[in-house]
Amino acid sequence: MSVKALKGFKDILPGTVETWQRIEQTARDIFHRFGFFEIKVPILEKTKLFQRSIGETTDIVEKEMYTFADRNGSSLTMRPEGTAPVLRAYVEHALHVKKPIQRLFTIGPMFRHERPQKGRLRQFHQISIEVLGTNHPMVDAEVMGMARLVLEELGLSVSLEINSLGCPKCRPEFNQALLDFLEKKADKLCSDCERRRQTNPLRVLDCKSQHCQEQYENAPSILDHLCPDCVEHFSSVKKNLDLLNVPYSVNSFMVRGLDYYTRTTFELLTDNLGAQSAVGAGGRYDGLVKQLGGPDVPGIGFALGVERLALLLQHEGLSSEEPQVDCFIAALGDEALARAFVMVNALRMRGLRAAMDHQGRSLKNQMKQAGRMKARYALIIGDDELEKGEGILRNMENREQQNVELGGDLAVWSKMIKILLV
RNA sequence: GUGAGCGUAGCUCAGUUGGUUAGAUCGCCUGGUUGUGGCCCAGGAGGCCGUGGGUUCAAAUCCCAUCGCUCACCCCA
Repeated sequence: MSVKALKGFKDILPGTVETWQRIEQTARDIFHRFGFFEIKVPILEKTKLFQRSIGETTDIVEKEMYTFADRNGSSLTMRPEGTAPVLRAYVEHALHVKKPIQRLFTIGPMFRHERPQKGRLRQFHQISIEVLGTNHPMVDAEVMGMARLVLEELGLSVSLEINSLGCPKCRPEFNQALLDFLEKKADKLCSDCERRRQTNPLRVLDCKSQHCQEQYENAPSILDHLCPDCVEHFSSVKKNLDLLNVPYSVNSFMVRGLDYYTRTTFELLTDNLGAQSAVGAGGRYDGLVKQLGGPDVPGIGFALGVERLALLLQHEGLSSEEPQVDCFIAALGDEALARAFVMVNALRMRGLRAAMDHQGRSLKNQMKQAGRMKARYALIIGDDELEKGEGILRNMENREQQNVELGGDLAVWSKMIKILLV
């Protein structure tokens, strides 16, 4: 049996890579417009970084991380998300000193040991952004609008759901109110919710069971328990979304799987991905930088799932795949082949995409290859052409042919070809 | 971790009351055109029918085990 890729680890093959490139290019372009700069951070970090940021009792840290001992015994973890490493770099290099407000984005693989399914892999890729140094509600709205714009420019439509999770002042009070409420319902809940009631009470509100949802109709809402500051912040976020004409709906049941979130949280949802509805999600994390040993500055960020975006584009028939060749040189005979060899090279050095055959195929088959590669032009050279010093340049689209000088100086010649092909 | 479905050519899939040499489409290669692609026609290559065991005169087909993939739960991008 030959060796195969690991479960949940996928090869991105030619034909699909083009879609990925379009996704990344679109995101980069938009982020630049919004004043973001790219940062690249390591895939491996000390395990402690994620324990501190994501939260010791979250599912991610408890059972999904690729954690192992380094050769010297220290515990390392392959990053399960992007925010912690970026913040670590921000703190380590004191980026807040260089510029009080940092707008950063990064693109790369993440690793979580989950059971793979549609839109979920063990190695998956995120495009993520962070804004550090401001808690201005305009930034929240700006960032959500930017996420939406990426999807829009890709040709995708999604819905935006937002919520506020409060802050360390108001959340404990809500937590208690929720616990009290759930206690009364204790015997009416499904086994999942009963378990969640113990481990992560917020999660029960997200339960998919119809029966449970009925129980939660009168559950306390986080939005009714926000402190005045958080109320003000949230309503300002909504107002600013309106100013930008960004459509959204409030979902007070929305929760996040990472402990560090505060105040604004949001998800970009689709119903075309099977069980995975979120193509992007994020929120505010005002205490996290300080928690990681940095200055006490607020932050907000989001991540887009590249695989999920690619699936959506494929689903919408928007995937792009178009390898092209500008000029295919079909040669017959050894002398012509050698000539073609240097001509192809000359064209490539002048910025054209050129190709030729190396299998010793017949002219017919070489033309077939050219057609298959979607070559725009084919240049035919054989003994006759060499003798006359003229090749036949065929427009593959309209079949028109013209004779072209094969010339002596290849630089001049390829420049001439380049002009002909435009 | 739990549950369900599926493993036959590079891809998508036919093929069971068990019965000769396992098929099709697309793709790939060659030819029809001594030197011109797409359409058409002809030919060809490519399979331990996931793996191991069992039942049988006979297994892609029935049984058991195992591995793999997929989807869903949980959780998440």
